[in-house]
Amino acid sequence: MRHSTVQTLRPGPRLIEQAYEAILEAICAGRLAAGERLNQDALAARLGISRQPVGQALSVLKAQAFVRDTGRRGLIVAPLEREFFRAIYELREALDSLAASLAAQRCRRGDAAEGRKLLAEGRRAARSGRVDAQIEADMRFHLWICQVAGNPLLSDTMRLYWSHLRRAMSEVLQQPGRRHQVWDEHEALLNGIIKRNPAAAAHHATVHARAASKSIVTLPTADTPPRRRTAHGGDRRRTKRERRSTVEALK
Amino acid sequence: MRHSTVQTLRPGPRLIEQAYEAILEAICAGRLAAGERLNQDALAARLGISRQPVGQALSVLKAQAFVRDTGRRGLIVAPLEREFFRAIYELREALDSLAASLAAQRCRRGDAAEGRKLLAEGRRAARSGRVDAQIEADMRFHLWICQVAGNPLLSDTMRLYWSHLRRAMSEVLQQPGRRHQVWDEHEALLNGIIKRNPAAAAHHATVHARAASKSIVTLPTADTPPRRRTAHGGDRRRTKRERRSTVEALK
DNA sequence: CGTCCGTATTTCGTATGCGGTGTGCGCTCT
DNA sequence: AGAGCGCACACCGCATACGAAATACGGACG
Repeated sequence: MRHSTVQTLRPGPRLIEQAYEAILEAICAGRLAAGERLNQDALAARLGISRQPVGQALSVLKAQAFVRDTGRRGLIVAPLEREFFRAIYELREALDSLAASLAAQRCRRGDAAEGRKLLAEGRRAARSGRVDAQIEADMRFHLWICQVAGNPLLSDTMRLYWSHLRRAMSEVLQQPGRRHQVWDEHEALLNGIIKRNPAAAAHHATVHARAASKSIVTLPTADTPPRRRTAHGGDRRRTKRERRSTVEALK
Repeated sequence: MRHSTVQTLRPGPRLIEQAYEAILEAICAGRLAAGERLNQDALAARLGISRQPVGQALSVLKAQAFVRDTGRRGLIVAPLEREFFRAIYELREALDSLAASLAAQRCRRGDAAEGRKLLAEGRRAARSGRVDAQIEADMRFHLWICQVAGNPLLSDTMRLYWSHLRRAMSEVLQQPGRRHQVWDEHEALLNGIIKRNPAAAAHHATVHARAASKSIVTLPTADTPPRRRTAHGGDRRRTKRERRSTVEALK
């Protein structure tokens, strides 16, 4: 039997992974609001599965700081804290710069075409004005750089960071001027990569990251209200109605 | 009742976290060998708990690339792959440089004292010749920099990377020359931080990371043998005896 | 009427049970 | 005797069950 006759099929997506993706997506898209309580039973019911895989997915999300522990009361969606995003941007500046530099060194012919395509798509998204399309394009452009950079760990790390950033960005009513400026910066960066000029690429990446940082970190909305987690029950319990709506956030 | 009369006590360490720590420690220390199969039942039995918390801990470890999925056959300890460590060092160079730069900007008086203490301890460890003490000191020195840098995300990220590095390092029979050179480099880096010279600190960090990279990535032992994962059962099943020893690795 | 306490409810963490899937071994047929 | 097949075991993912802990509510007492 020839080897290539049939391709080996991967063991199906487990419930844990599906639950992970579903919950993460809901958090990033803002359908699960920051600070909102996550009820395992409710989530499980909504997903049509038992608590077990949900709990495992939440364990992972906790380790990745998307959800946070609140004593024994379970988990909440991690609040949007300015300090945290500042930290992300600090790292992003270094990592994007690294990614750009590496990508410039390792860029192949086919990569350049893909990059130009992503740039064009980004321009289109910017013109469309649809915020989520812009974020999507932005993210794909940057992850493409990581991919070209050829460092899987870098890709994974940045993917996580972008998931965090999405949460804050969806609140950004992109300033109309900045909107297109982003893609001008991207273009400069892309050119540096395609021309295989690591220093230039890294420089543009740094500039871009710093500019992006400003437009988010200075936002007044970037901090969720303190949400007292007092010793003796500050939060009032959610009603049935509210819990229902929580759960519907999973699309 | 005054607030400060008694401090609020944190909910005890859950079994999940204990299991996570125990397994991670065993992997990093090499007591669980690369490529070794992880049997949930055996691990649970060894830890004196049920499979449930073990499974959750493994989920997290999988997300952090310490263990790896092998189809439906369960999990194995992630192999030591040269490519992976190259990737880590590529990131580490950027992140250590960032950390050094930030630390130089934010270093306080008390921090300097702590840094010097860690340096002294490192020198002592180098003289002692004990490999694990050296790794420990090395790690603590670098994590101290991250802490001074004041970016929690950076600290967390580096802590993870160091856990990975420990695995490879314990195989490094530190070249006697390099042993003390490491701490010369650390000293230069520390001086840059204490003198609040970000550029110098970053430079020394980069140099140091690059040197450290060489001493690991060039190691012949840095790659575990391919370990065929063929379609039709390459690995033979473990015997009772072997499983027993696996489990004993948890100290 | 406010406050304190006891009790009910919620919800998580952990344990156990069940079914499916893959693996290995032994038997049989050629 | 070698190869193929089937059966039994091992192991994991998921579901369910159980106990503990903490909150919230309602009643009693000051």
